[in-house]
Amino acid sequence: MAARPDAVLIAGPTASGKSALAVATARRLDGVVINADSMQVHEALAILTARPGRDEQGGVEHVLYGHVRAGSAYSVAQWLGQAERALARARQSGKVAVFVGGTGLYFRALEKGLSAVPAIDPDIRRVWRGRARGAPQTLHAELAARDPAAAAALEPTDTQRLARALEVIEATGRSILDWQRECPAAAPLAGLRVEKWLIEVDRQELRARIDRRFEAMMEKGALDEVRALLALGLAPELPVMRAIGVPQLAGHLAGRYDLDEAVRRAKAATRQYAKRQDTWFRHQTGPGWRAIAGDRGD
RNA sequence: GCCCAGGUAGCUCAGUUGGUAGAGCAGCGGACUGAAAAUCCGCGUGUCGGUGGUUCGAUUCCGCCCCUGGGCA
Repeated sequence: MAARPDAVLIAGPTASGKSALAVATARRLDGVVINADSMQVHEALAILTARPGRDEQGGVEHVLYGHVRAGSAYSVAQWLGQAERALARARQSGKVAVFVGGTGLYFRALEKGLSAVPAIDPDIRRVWRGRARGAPQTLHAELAARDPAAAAALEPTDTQRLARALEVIEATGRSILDWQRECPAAAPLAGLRVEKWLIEVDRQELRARIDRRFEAMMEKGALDEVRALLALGLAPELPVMRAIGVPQLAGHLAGRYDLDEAVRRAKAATRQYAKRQDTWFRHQTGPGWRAIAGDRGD
C-alpha cells in the first residue's frame, strides 16, 4: 500500500476482528470508520450486534452506527445514500473513509451501485409484504401473471425476492429485471483510490470466537436488551426482530426452552450466518480484494 | 445380583415380516440489486455396541458379553 488511499474496505465474517482492524487502520491513516453492517445500524441492538462502544472506538470517529430507530424501515438504498454522504464528508476533511462490515450486499452496492428503481409507495409495499407472510404459496403465480420473466428467474419459495419483484412491477410498471439490466447507477467509489481487504479466519477458530463472543454478549446483558426490544411490541418480521440472538432469546423468554438451549441456537445461527458471509465474500467480491489473516478478537 | 427398556449419522430418533438404512436438527457446498444477521437452492457424512450361531445372505432372528437408564433387591 504505497500511496494513502481515499477509502479502505474491510469485509469479513462476524467475529473476525474487523472492528478492531478498522480502528487501527483509521488511526494509522487518519480516517473515519463507516459502518457497512446492516444490523449494527439499529439503535436497539448495541449488545447483540457487537456495536463498538466508546472504549473500542479508540478516539476515531464512527458513523452509521446505531442511528436507526427501532421499528423504522431501513434498506440498502438508504444505507448507500448515507454512506455516500459520509464518504464525501470524509474526503472534504481529508480523511480516509474506512468502511467496515459484514453485509455483502452493502459492499456490492458500494462497489457497483444499485439500479435506479424509484422508491416504492409504502402502501404497495405493505400489500406484498403482507401477502408474503400470509399466503406465500400464491406469490409466484401472481408474479408469473404480471412479470413472467422475473417469475422464471426466481424460486417459487423465495418469498422475499418475489415480494420485491411484485412491488416493483406494480409500482413502476416495469420488470425488476429491466431496471436491473439498465442501470448500474454511478458506483460511489468510481475513480477513487480504494484498498479492499477481506479478513479470513479458519472455520474452527471462528467457531470458537463466535461461542466466546456470544457468551460475552450474555454477560453484558443481551437478555435484557431482547426484553426491552420485545416490550416495544414490534412486528416480528421486521429486520431488528430477526437479528441473530433476538428470536432465540425471545423463544426462551416466552418459555419455549431453557436458556442453555437459547444460547446453543443463537450460536448455531451465528455460525450459519458466518458461513453465508464466507460464501458471499469468497465468490462475490471481485478482483482487487486482498485476503488478510484475521488475528485478533472482535 | 435379578427384572425391564434401550444401544442405528455429530445430536434426538425412525426403520428393515432377513437382501448392509432415513428423518429432524447440526454440518458441508452454492446463490444473492432496495427488510440481506434476510431469503432461497443443493448434499447423508454410518463397523446399525461387541462376539459367536442359524442362514445363500444378519443391522434385523438366537446365545453370550459390554455399556446406558429405570425398577427390585
